[in-house]
Amino acid sequence: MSQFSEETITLIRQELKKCIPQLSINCVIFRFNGEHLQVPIVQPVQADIWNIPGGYIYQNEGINEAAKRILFEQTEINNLLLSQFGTFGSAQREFSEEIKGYSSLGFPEDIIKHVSQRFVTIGYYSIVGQKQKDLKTGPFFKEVKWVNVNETKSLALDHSHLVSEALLMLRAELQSKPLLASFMPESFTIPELQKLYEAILGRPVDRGNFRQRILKTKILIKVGTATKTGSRPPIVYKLDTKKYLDSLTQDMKLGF
Amino acid sequence: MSQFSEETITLIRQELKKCIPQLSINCVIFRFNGEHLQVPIVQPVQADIWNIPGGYIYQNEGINEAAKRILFEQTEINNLLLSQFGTFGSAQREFSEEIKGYSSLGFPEDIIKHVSQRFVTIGYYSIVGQKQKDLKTGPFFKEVKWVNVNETKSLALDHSHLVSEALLMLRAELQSKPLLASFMPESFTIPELQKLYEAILGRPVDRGNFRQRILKTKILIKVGTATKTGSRPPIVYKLDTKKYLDSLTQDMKLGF
DNA sequence: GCAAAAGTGTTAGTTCTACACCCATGG
DNA sequence: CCATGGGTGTAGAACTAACACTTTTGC
Repeated sequence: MSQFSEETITLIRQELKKCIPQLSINCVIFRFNGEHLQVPIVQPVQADIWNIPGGYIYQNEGINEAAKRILFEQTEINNLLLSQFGTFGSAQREFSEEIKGYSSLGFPEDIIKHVSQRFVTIGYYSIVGQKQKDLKTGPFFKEVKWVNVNETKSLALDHSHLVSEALLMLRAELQSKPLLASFMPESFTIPELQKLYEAILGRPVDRGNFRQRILKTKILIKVGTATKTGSRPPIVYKLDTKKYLDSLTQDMKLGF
Repeated sequence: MSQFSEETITLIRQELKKCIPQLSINCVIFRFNGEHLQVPIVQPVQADIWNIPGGYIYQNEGINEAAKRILFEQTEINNLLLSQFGTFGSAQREFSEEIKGYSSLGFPEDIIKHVSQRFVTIGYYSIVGQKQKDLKTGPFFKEVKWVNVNETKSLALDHSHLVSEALLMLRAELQSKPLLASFMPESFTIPELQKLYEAILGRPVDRGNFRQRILKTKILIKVGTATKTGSRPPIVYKLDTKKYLDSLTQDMKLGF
């Protein structure tokens, strides 16, 4: 009662052979939907579990390139900048429970054995803009979707731990880089931006002070004013891309 | 004309088999000799090259434990705290030049092929006190020695790059933790400590301000006064271990 | 005109920076 | 008593945190 054809099995074998064994990559991608901080998770065809997108590294491929490829294959997110937040590999880090049903799906022993080995994984993280709405996953996955970061407790393996570690890194970055704006849509208001900061930091920040600090960086350009707000309409800004890129190279402390 | 007995060869084969393939660990350990920042490097028996201490991970061993074991095996440094500074694995990251002479030393093809594969390495770093003077290396190494960090240009592979990356991480740590004192001997003076900071940061710092900031942390206890100095004798301090450990958990900004 | 949310300003407290000044020692 | 390096104090600038005041909209 195999769900997978002989060709598929052969394809999987070939893929696995092209990769470095026992080493994987996982990508934690943050996005702010205006309300919550979210990450994409994927569901493999073989099991009813949810994972952070991740995969293996080809022999002829650098790890940074592998991270980009894997992310794109599984989510169609085409990302510019992925940074490492750590590498994880305790002795017991392996799929065991999660993988039980595989043989009933028609996977031969050798493949099951391969993927249930102990794995070390390299964690990458990044942030994407709000417009990144449509995720589309690749073969070998049933589904991909965004979930709020505080709803990632039940992911497989140590993946929820990966999310928290990535979030810590993101917070640390906020202190020295105005990464912020990469998250936001083309144009946005300062109160919107503030919500993003509060989502990442997990605490409220003072309105007046926030505004002053952001404007001091001079990376925002006024482009207009919002309408139909029910209260005073906020000023709409866009990013001064040039100044923004400059500000990324030199580190400033903007301690929030 | 083999330099290595059949037993040694067998031993090596067994060791390699017990390890995760194509994945290694390197440890960059900093030490301040009162003048310069230094790191230990080792010379393998097989080749006239110098490496950052490094090795492979056993199948039944977590990566953090592996890092500690490898460091101890190759330098006899018994370290408490090793932190990751990054994982490196470009597609071309492999010994090729460096390994040419191996077959003439009696290594069989399979071993040469194994170690000249493309490797991904996890970088760990730490700092040790000045009293850590005696290094002793393990089997498979000719020698181990301390060298100044700015004399690591000619290490094998990308190891000099690993040193610079580790140093960047160390600098970043200085900003939020008073790591400093782990470096120093049992007792020391503030001007001595300042030299350490300047060595790590690579630039001079203001004397008066440095002193004030260090003392504000309250992690130093006065234990006496130096003698025979040719000028005003500095005050000698030791570390308040309890307060020091406390200060490591909470982050403070002491921005230098 | 009132509530609501955005924009702006102010003030007190703290920290940073760059010094200046004094002090203890050996020669 | 002087050169040297260590210890201490301080004024101005910069930054921080908290909060108050003003403005603009929809109802």
